[in-house]
Amino acid sequence: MSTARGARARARIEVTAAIKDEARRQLAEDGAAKLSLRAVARELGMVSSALYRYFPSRDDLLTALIIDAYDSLGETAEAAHAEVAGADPRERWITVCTAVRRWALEHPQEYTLIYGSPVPGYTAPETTIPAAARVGLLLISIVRAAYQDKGVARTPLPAELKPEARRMAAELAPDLPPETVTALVAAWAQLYGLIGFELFGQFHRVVEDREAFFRHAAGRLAHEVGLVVPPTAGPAE
Amino acid sequence: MSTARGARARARIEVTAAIKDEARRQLAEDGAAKLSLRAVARELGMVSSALYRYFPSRDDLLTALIIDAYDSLGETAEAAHAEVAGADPRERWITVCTAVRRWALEHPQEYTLIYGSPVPGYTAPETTIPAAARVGLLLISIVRAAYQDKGVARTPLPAELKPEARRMAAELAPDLPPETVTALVAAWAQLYGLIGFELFGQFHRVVEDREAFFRHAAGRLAHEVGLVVPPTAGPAE
DNA sequence: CCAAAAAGAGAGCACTGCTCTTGCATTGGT
DNA sequence: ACCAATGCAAGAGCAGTGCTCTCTTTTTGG
Repeated sequence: MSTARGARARARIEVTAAIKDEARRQLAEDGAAKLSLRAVARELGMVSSALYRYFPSRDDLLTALIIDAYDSLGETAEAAHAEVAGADPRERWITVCTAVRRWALEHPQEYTLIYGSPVPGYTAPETTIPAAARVGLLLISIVRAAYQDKGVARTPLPAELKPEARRMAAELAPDLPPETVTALVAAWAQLYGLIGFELFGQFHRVVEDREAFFRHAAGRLAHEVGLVVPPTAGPAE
Repeated sequence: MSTARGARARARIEVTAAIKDEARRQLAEDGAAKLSLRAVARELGMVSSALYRYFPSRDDLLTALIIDAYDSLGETAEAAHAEVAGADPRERWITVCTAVRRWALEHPQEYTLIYGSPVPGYTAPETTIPAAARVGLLLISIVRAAYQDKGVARTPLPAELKPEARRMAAELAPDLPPETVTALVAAWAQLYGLIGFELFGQFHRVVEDREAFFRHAAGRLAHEVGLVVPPTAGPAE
């Protein structure tokens, strides 16, 4: 009873899923800008106006795809993290960063949809916020574990930034030092700078071995948030 | 004679400029996606087909705007740098980064055009490359000056990245150490991560005092490329 | 069993990029 | 000074878009 009130309700779920699937297919192929409601409807053998019974507008369809993309990325990152749960924090940080990068390279259009430039006139509804936060929360949890275990290195903040740093810490992770939270937010943005530049072709003829480059850069970000390299490995930094 | 072969040639230059101006206006207002050739033509009092005499396609118009945007950004960055020519490298680095950020905030749509997600199906022609490189070259020149003066701090590279680092150095700045060039490329991408996150609303309800946050982050990037804080200022890092 | 709600179909509006043809104005060579 | 060649603007037209409205059919729940 609670799962489906009848054939009609079930059909609605199926059609909604079919629309999203076809839309995702077209998105992956031609990008968000060329995603066409009419084309989706055509491919599904329905008339375009019928599609509006399921998604009131093109933007609503895009919003649904955005949430799914955030979830897919979050799930991928969390799965990658679970596989190295025993490793040291620095290794786990790099693993998650690498998983995000790989997901981005495998789903360029979906990545563009969520971390690329927003479609003008379109503002993501509040609904997307929890899904969007997943990777960020995962990165925070890694640093938190390191902090509670052996502590993290801290970079002193300039006086002018201290109030803001305290504010951010209170909002995002009250149990972590403001220096750490500040570095975390910066590293979070910088991570997406690295991925975006690679994905959007800015590294064309600049970086060739992008895998190695990224691993190193992610390691530097780990260093920046205070995750020290484990004492058993290599020379001190 | 060389400036204009006649009234017709002059008129062509003027109309071309008028089209670009109006297009830039519409771009700033509604974003690249909604830039419409027909709307531009309408606003200029000409019929849409006439506009195709000046720009063979919408993409060509966008390309022209992209080159102009790169030039505008490059000029802004260079002007800001010229004003602090006497300062220490770290200060000059931060100044240029801040100038790029300010330009981005003042020209969000133009920034999106050049550093946002690319329009699918559109590949920037080779023509844009020199204009695109200006800010990068400026950042390199700052680090080069510091290197030739008092030297820069170097972060050791993992063995797997050394060949690629040497390659990048040979390509971008043969006179600089591979460690420095690698850090420079990463910092370059990360800078645009910071700006993009702020511009595209990812810092919404996360970072409030964005000016102070950015200044600090840019300082950390300077540190990362090896620009040390001058000995006269503050406690050691 | 039957009114109400949901869903599909089709026509239509206003818009887009782009092409093609037609007529007019300017140009440069003879 | 003329005249063919070129440049340019205008208009019609094509195929596509998001979206709305109306009409008909199907399913639902009281």
